[in-house]
Amino acid sequence: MILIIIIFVIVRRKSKQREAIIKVLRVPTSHPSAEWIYEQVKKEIPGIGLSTVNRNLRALEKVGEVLELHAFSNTARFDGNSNTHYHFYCEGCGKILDLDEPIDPTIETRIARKTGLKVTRHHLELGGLCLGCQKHKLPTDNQFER
Amino acid sequence: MILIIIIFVIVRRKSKQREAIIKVLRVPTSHPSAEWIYEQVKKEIPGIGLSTVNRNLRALEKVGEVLELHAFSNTARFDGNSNTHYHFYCEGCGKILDLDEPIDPTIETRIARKTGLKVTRHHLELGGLCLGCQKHKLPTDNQFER
DNA sequence: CTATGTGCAAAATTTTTGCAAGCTT
DNA sequence: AAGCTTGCAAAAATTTTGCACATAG
Repeated sequence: MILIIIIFVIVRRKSKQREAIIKVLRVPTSHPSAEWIYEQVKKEIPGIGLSTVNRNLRALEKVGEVLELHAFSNTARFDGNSNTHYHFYCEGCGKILDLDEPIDPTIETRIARKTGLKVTRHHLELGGLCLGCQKHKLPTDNQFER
Repeated sequence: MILIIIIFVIVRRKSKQREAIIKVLRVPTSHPSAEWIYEQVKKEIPGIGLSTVNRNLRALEKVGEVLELHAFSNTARFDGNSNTHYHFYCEGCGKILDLDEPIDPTIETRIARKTGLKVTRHHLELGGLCLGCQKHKLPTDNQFER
């Protein structure tokens, strides 16, 4: 409840479209794509556009009300080092840094034992601002180096 | 060296294109996009096509020689629960499950102190096969539920 | 009334696919 | 020779944007 109030303090106005989208997002254990949310909301508001869904998701994500999973950007990024290691993503400039944090080798088997899932990989991702972007306050330009 | 041999055991043939792509991927601390790799490789093989780069990245990723970062699929997925919690992605059917693994509240500050980075979020992602997909061996159809 | 939000259509991005030609073994 | 692999072009798939109209406060 408090959360919902906070949303509307930041995302200024309420619209039935936005409310319907949030309602879908509140379905527990749902991890939908924009398209899926769109399909659900259309049952309630047939005329809604997919771009409205996308716009609201971006807005809600920006105020931290929704997590966008597994997406540094909407471009795939690759790493030639396929050993498990952890990453830091700078939200300012898009740089990805390797962390030399020691990996926890027990986590995969521990969760596998607990849940029955077959776990074949794991990945820890931190997000924030790199040294350069903290200093300049404005994002540095570099996109893909380092 | 052994790794490279293994690649070619699985990705059958060698081509100068593939070798050039792998060479770019081997640049330490580089986390490039397909486009960036393409630009680099073009310096060596001007006629290469972007689709060749993409095809090779998929192939290398499939044999585990390259990590694709932060990408369950190439569609954005959202989570209405923005509290830090961890996820399991089933590579068979695309389901995403919440894990109730306790989060480590010290990790952000620990890494921030060690590196000077400003860390504002972290996310742990496990990958593997869900119960259904283990049983059927073939992926279940469901894409976005649960 | 005014600033936001919406729908629609077009544009932009990114990734995948079909196919003929070229290489690797 | 056989069959992977490539380049090119077209198609798909996804997300973003411009603009006129609608609506919340």
